[in-house]
Amino acid sequence: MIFPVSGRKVPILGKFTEKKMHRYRTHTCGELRKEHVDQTVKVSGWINSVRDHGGVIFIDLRDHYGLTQVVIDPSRPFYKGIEHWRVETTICFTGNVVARVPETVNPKLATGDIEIVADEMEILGESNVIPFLVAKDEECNETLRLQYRFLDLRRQSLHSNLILRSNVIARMRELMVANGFMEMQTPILTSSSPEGARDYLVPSRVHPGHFYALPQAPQQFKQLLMTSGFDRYFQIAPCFRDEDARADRSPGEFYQLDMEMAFATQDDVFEVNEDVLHKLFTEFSDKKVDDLPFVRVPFLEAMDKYGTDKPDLRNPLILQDCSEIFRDCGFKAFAGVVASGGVVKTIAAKGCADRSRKFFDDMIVFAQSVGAKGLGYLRWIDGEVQSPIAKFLSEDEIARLKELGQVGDGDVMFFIADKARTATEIGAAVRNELGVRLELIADDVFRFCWIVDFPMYELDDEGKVEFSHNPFSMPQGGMDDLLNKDPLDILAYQYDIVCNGVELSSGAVRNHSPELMVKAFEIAGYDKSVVEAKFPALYRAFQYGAPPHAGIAPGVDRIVMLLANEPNIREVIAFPMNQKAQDLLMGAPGQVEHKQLRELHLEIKLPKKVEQEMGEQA
RNA sequence: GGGGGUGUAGCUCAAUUGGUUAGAGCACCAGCCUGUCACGCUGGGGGUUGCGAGUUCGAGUCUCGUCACUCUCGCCA
Repeated sequence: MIFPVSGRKVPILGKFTEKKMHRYRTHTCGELRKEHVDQTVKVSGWINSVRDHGGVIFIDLRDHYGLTQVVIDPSRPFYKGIEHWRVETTICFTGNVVARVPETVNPKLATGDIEIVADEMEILGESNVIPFLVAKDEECNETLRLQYRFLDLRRQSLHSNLILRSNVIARMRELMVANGFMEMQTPILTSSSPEGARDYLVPSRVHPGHFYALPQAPQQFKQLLMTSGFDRYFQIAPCFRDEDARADRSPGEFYQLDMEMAFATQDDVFEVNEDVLHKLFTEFSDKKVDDLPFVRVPFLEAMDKYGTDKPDLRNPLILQDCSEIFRDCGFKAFAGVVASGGVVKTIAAKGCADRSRKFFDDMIVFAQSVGAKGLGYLRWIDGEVQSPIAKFLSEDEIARLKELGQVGDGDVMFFIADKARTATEIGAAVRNELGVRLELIADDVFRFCWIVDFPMYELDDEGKVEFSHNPFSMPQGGMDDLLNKDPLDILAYQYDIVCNGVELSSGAVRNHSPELMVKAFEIAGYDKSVVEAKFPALYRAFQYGAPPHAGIAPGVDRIVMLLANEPNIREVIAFPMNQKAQDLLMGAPGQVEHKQLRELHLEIKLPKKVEQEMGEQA
């Protein structure tokens, strides 16, 4: 579309240049300028707006490329030819391009120097009264938008988001090819993967009782391509996962810039991705992008300082541990937590001591809403420490806190006391909330970081050792670590790339050794037969000379979402599903004919509740 | 499955402490208007306040249930 969107560079539009007299158009609605004056032209598009002066009628005609004003004089035969000049009707005009007199030039339009005086008119497709305004990007009921997605997509905001998406993907391909990658396709109908999210299943007609699964990612295929000697693979890969929606997670399907590199180290993967991401974010946004190389933060440090493995580095606040200072203090609530093995985390926030009582009360309410028992704080005002808990603390304890937080007059320290894991989670949430409420988060920058050195294993709820990420990752110390280290201390060559607190992707150096694979699974409680049964292709392929390889798969939708400055991923997807994974336009998922079920050897057994409801309807 | 928010005209929203016939802008319909560009002016139609109960003399407003949308926890190798 023609309109610049603030905070984003104007997308580059494709060129349409048809100059011969054509059935529908000689020019687009974004194309005509002063140099076209006196030419006879034909344009087609949608009626964006109508200004009927009783005599002369002005119509703004809109297409993909822009807006052009068409003038209809009362003397024209078609002046009264149609009953309504209804917006969103598609229509074709033939006429002369004339220069507008200086007073009537419209500087807001690229075509504002000229207008077309219509000689002929043809209605191409009449529009009913539209359910919401297309010409105006105002908030609108989400259900309605999804039901009339074809109209929603005509609107400036969505339309330009999808142009941006197309341009970003085109550039991705260029950059990947320039980095020596080749694009390949992998199957959509494949086998169910044993771990990960829930699969979408497709029943087989030929093999009763057997199912295909849609790939959650082309993970195993790309590793197989590495063993097949393709050196650098990429794909704009559709991924299907049956998981519940979030603002940054569309249900059902999404796209990854999937890539894998043979004979590659972690640093090789970082180098390629830094090149691609830095160029994409620099070229498609006006925001400042971190210089290369991006910061690398070990997982444990990230958890320690930010309480999360996807920190928003725009937020300058950090968590600090101050358990020892409170261990023997007079504030029994905190001392008690430390005595029972918990921790006290603090966040030092500068310059907010003069905030209102309501600010601090609201922060406590927020902390409680994310599971905190409370939120302590100390305020330094006019050389005094003010706080409900100050009277329980000695001067020495307060001095040590002041030293830890590097705070002084006008500053505040917040405290969260809980079991380590809970305090970390709450700390992360409080850190974010403080960042927002204190307006510490710059909105004109993209801050990237790599999170590295993820643990290979973690304990599940029942205290059993399990893979903490994917089982294909290479343990950092190889067989030596697997044999000799406490599993929970083993690190993996596993990494995430994070931008402004959004996890763009996980990746890893893969475990390409059958022996290491068997041992790694053994530690997680699976014997060799499980590896053979669950990953037959990879396990077999790795017996025949597998190259060391590594990869990653940044989320395309999330990248575009960040570039488009959209808070919701639906705004960068042409036909998204709603939160309940329904396509309201196409009516998916839907019921199918009995014949289809019979062919697939399927019978439907509904949950009791659904069965009752359907009975009531019938 | 759990928690929060929202639900009033086709759309976006308003409606004081529970109190008259639920209003406005846009859209729609009719009329007027020859230089507007979100044209303007006059008039009109359009509402089971998501749905169902309850409290009350009286409910858009309070309570409970339910449905829808959304954010979120769980889930997401």
